[in-house]
Amino acid sequence: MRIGELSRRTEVPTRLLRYYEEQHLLHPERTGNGYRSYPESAVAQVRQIRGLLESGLTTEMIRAILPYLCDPGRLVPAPESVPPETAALLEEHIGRIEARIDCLTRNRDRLAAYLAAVRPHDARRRV
Amino acid sequence: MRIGELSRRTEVPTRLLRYYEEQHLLHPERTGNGYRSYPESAVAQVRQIRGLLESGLTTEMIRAILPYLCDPGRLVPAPESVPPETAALLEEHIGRIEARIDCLTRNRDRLAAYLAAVRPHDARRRV
DNA sequence: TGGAAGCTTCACACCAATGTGAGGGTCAAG
DNA sequence: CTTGACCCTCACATTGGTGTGAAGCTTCCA
Repeated sequence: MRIGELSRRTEVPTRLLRYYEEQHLLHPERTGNGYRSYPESAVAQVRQIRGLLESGLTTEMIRAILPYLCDPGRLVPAPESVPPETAALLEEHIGRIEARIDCLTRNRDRLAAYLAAVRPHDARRRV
Repeated sequence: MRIGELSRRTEVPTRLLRYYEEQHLLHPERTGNGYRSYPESAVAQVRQIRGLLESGLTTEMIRAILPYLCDPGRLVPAPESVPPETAALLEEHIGRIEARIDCLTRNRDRLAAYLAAVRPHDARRRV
């Protein structure tokens, strides 16, 4: 599929699809006329990338781990081929993500508690 | 305390402490000579800010919710003085935080699952 | 055959969060 | 009185992820 369709299906602007390619996160082929040609799997791939970016990984880190997460479920490179440093990196990042989750959860709870204190009537009044 | 000490205790460069002030996240007083003067509580405050920033909130959002997180336990703005629009806004922010928690959780699960698949031997082998 | 839609590259611009450094004031200790 | 550590403001630079637009080619369809 070409870049426009991929963009529509993933809701990611073409600009970013090209940027991800520049960052070596995507590797579309080229047709005779120079157009990018993406396989079907690119849709999932792009969603994966977006999710990771939104959870705070940099393109650099994503580049490091992406080859090992290609399609969810299937382990594309044999597990034993994953260099231990990459696994360590991954573990570290999981730790960071968990710290963030904790931080956000803590603060969400506080805000929720505050909100509940401010309007304890909502349950009954339901305006 | 002055900015240098706060910086040392929080490990946040002075540049950023000034930046946070510019963003209205911190409100140090000034001594006669123009130096910033922070209360003891600023240490916790700065840590709070860092945590939220690292979790992906913008200074703008932090500015919005920070007043309601000041010291946990005490309700800083009196509940009865909170106009309903503010409460609604707060609720929106809570929603955004939750969306972010979900995003992070999803990705953590994916990464963790992958990591587990890659090295299921760690428990036994413990190299 | 011509025009619209889609593709290409290139390049400048933006934003938030930071780094860095110049130029200068304050203050305590030697 | 000077030195060194600390503070001030101002301002330009950088980084990563994006937005946007120009200039030009390709493909498709009327």
